[in-house]
Amino acid sequence: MLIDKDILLTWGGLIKKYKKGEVVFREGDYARYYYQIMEGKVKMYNVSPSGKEFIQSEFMKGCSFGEPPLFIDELYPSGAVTTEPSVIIRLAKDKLFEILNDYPLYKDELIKLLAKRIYNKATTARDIINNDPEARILGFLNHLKRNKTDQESGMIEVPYTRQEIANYTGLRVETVIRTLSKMKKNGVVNIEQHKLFY
Amino acid sequence: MLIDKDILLTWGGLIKKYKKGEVVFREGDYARYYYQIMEGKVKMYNVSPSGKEFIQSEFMKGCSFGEPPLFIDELYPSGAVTTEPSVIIRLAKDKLFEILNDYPLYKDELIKLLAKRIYNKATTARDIINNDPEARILGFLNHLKRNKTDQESGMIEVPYTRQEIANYTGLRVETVIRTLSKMKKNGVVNIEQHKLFY
DNA sequence: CGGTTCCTTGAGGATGATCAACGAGGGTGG
DNA sequence: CCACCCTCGTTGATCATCCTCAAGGAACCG
Repeated sequence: MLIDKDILLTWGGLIKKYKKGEVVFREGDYARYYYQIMEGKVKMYNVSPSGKEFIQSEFMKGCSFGEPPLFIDELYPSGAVTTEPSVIIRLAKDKLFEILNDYPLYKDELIKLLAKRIYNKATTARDIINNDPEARILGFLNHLKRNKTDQESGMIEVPYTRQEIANYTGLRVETVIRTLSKMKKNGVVNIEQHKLFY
Repeated sequence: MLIDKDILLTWGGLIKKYKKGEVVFREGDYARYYYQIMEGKVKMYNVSPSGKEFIQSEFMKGCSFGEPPLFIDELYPSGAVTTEPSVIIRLAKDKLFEILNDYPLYKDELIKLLAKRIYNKATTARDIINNDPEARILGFLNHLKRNKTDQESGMIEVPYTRQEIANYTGLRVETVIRTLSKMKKNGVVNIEQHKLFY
């Protein structure tokens, strides 16, 4: 959780419910608001001219998203939609700046948050440039495990569809499927009844 | 320029000269220092197992670089080398935090800087996922033009070798060359005596 | 059950990577 | 001033592989 809910509400934050798959903002929109997820899940993504989707990142309960353009007066480089029924609190940009100035500790939080985002984007870019599909998928899977709160020793079930993995890695579904079964053969992942374990 | 030189020196900043091509830090190093360029140019990059280089970003005179891992206690996801003879001032991580607390205005600067980095990484990721080489190269060229201080109306000469463009876009030199000559045929770039204009 | 979403497989084609060779330019030292 | 070298640019032929298109099967849910 980045900013306290009550503070957001005091400064005029607005709570809104979203169905699954609703648009929060679109690529190219001007950035007016700060968004923080109270419940649900949001993905930021791009669609290429040829219709291929690329998922930039995904945000869960308690996370804020779409802040960078607020600070540099830019248009959103990606769109955002809910991937689950969600409750999101939204606050005007200027009010956010007031909160940051009144509670400077939040600035430290924000710096850490942005630093982590850059770090993640750098590593995923590194993994993707590698044209090798297996390396891309491994990059995605390792990223998942790193962000698991419960550091289970063994394998975890990967809660993503093949299509989603494709959209994260910039590959096609069929390539993901074929690469995964090769990886299973080599013992790096496990697949049981279509469920993927890593 | 992010932090004033005299402040950095007062807090124990150390000035060091680098030849062209010297390593500042390596991928996987633990992040101990804040770096700011007084003179010269630095690139951050990764090398894939197959030996292909990918340039994550490039930093000029007056810029700091490699900060994110400082704030989240992570190893460097990329290495940094000078691409010109350079003078770089370096400051221990803890001292940087002290400066940020003593001069909170720098925190605002830092937030903007990190926001801009995320924005750039998001747009380049978007451009690269598009497997189309022309789209990738256009993404790179547009990025260049956006960051030009002098907004010349006409074409600018692109100050990068074909190999560098390849390393920025994740393509191979030959592909860059062939794609560029196709783009010249279509009038989107110009090439004169091997010099590239956009 | 019936529908929807997801997974899987095969065949074929497109295209970027690879490998090899050569050309062009610029700088340096004799 | 020339010869050499080194970096950069260029081209062609071939290959590997991911994408594309098409079809069908499996799981899940109301």
